[in-house]
Amino acid sequence: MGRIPKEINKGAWSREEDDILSKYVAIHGEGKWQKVAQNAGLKRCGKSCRQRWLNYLKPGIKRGDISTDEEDMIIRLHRLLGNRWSLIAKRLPGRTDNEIKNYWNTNLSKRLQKQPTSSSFSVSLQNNHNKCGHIAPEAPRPRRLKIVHQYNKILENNNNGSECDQGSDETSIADFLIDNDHQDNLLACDDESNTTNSKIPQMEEDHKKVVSTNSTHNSSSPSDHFHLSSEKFDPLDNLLDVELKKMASFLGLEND
DNA sequence: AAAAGTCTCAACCGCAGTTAA
DNA sequence: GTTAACTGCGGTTGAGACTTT
Repeated sequence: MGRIPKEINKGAWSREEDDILSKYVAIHGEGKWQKVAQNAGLKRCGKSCRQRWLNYLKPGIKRGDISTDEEDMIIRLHRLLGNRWSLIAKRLPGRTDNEIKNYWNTNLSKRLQKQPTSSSFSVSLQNNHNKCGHIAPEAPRPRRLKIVHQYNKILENNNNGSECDQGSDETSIADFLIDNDHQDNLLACDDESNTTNSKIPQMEEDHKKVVSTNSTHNSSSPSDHFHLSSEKFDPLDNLLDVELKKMASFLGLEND
């Protein structure tokens, strides 16, 4: 009597499940996750299949050993974007939003808490720790695409079709901010060693260069390479102040 | 040695946006 | 225009590993 309960596996994925999913996606491609779950014979929901694939099985995923360069980039991008892990992940090839989020919550947020700086953003970041130890977003929550669209339109109107070629999706705002960041050399970790242009896809190669550079002609300690020095970030803070104040003003969050 | 406390991270959950019917 | 299904995202949880007492 009654309906037959649908059998759904939960918890850790087995190697067999991983194999089934990998083979299925290799043949049929990504997407249609509900059907993947059904057709592949996996007793998992579509969301679970998607997450497993994107976070662990997809070729090119790097696991663990987050380099100091990547760490540095995560901190910088977090200051730009807040808890927009998917956007941050897009700038770190091979890293997933989940991994970055975990790394932030378990390592960086604690470390930054211990590192008082004069940076207004760092201070606000520290103040935004909630009681659970998680970080409240700096920037408006990413999910409100509509409001970001509106923001873009208003910016366009205000700027009369300004020089910034902003796209229509939220990534454009991130790109816009980050591109400005690049232009101002704000992503360069050390002024003197800023010869690599710090383009993120080149990060692994850059990391080698930075390591060697730091060890040869940089007077600062390796840890200085990573630390959020207030002097280093003042230009970024100014830029962010302008952009985020615009957005905060638009969202009516000026007092936050 | 073992109990208690803490940390890590894979996975789940629920919400919101998008797409298709 | 409406609705349901699907997808993507960030927050949160909890099991297992690790550390401390």
